[in-house]
Amino acid sequence: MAVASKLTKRTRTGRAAASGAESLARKAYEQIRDEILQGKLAVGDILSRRRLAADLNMSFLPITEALQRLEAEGLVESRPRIGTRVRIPTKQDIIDSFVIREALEAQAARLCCDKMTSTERDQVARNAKRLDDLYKASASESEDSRFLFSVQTYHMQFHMLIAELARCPGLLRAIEKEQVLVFNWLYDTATHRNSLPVNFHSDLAKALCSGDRMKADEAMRKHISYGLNSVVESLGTLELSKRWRLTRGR
Amino acid sequence: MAVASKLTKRTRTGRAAASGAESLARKAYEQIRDEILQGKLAVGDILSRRRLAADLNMSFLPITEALQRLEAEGLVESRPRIGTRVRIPTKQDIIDSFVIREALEAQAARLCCDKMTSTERDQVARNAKRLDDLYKASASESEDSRFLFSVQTYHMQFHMLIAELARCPGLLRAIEKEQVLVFNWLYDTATHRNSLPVNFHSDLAKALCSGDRMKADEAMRKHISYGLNSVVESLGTLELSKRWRLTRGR
DNA sequence: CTTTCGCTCATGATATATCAGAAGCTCACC
DNA sequence: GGTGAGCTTCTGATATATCATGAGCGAAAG
Repeated sequence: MAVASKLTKRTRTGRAAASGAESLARKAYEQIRDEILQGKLAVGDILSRRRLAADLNMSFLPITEALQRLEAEGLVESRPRIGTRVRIPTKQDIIDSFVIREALEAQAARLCCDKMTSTERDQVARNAKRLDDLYKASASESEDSRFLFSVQTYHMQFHMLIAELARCPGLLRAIEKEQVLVFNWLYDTATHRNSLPVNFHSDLAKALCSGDRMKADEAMRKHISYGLNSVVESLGTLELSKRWRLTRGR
Repeated sequence: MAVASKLTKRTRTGRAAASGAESLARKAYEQIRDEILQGKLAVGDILSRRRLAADLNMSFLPITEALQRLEAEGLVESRPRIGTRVRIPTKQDIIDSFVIREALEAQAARLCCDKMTSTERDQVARNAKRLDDLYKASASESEDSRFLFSVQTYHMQFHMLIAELARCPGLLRAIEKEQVLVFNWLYDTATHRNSLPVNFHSDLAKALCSGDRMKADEAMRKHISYGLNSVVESLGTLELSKRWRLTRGR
């Protein structure tokens, strides 16, 4: 038996096993998270642990763990013995999120301004240019939602690139978390955002590469604040109800 | 020990009474968290879910939930089917934590600089003065650890006051989380920190009340960075091992 | 004496079962 | 017709049971 188990053991490398065989809870977490981020689960949708368990072919204990994690991250909210749903953010929540993003990303701007190599400066400048081109295209062309989605994703990756170049793993993780939050909340409203100033990202890149960390900090703050303003406006029309309605059937 | 806990086991009906009772998981979370923060559980200590369940008179499912939450917050770390222990931070972890604190608290400094009323300015100035006095006293007087602990707690409250005056709930929560992290990691090393510059906190308070948000930002960054430097030094001598040793007996 | 292999046992992960609370529906009652 | 007490059925919370895994110890081989 011991021999058999050794034989069936996956490639001695050990680390490889981790990526292949994840825990059920982790699988559930990633699945649900992705569905929320992709909009398959809309803001306010009810998440029944039992139904999810049935759908994903597991008991609802891993589901519970996944939902707890999502709740800690702010993507869902749950009330004891009542239910769990995709979180409906308050206006204040969104403002707060932008305040935190501004703080973290301005810090990242300072750090990467200090630490970037010349190769990396080029990379940032190039990505910024491409991003500006994409936005210009999205303003003039058709309203293809898949295209807008990919632009949005690309924009997020641009911010993550800057965070990465700060060479501070913890900061990167923190920024990623806030980015995900905002991305989820604003995905639909962001698709019809008004057009951005010309060279919006290229100017930011220039400040980041200027070598003056104060300038980098301030440029990043402007960049983020601009997003906040345009979002708060579109949010005014949304008028979300916060009542817990369980819509029994389905 | 285990015997005693069995003898004190409650009757079946002894579960939490209807009103005003928290969930078991939350109770477990707070209990364990407090024990870590108070140093009853040292860095690296093993946390057995079953033993904790026996000690706290509950099944180990609430314990599991509590530990998951603590893990998400970075206070403990666990490896699948091996064990859970109080987290041993890397040097990099600590540096990252300070980078994030600097970002968040500098943001708080800006905001409270803009928003404080004159009453609140007085309050900040007063607390800063008292804090400076306490540190002066702790430098000259005996090394009573309880006294040092209370100074440390007071210092934390000072920072939380500033965060609160920023009037941004999300930012307050984020700062609180990072504060707790650092407090846990550094509690013991912080007790024998070298003395601070004179008027360390009063100068900070003056900048915060100056009405110039840039000055406030920079003053806060200096304040936090100073802590980082003194901590990295004392950490060099600590040399923590990251091996997972489970010490079967006990 | 050192090294290696295999057994044992404690661990966290998961499944199943049961409990208490709350939302919504039904229908008698005003 | 409107209303509310009570039942039904969902929810999450918790308890108990079982499983695969890996650490650590000891015996056997060098």
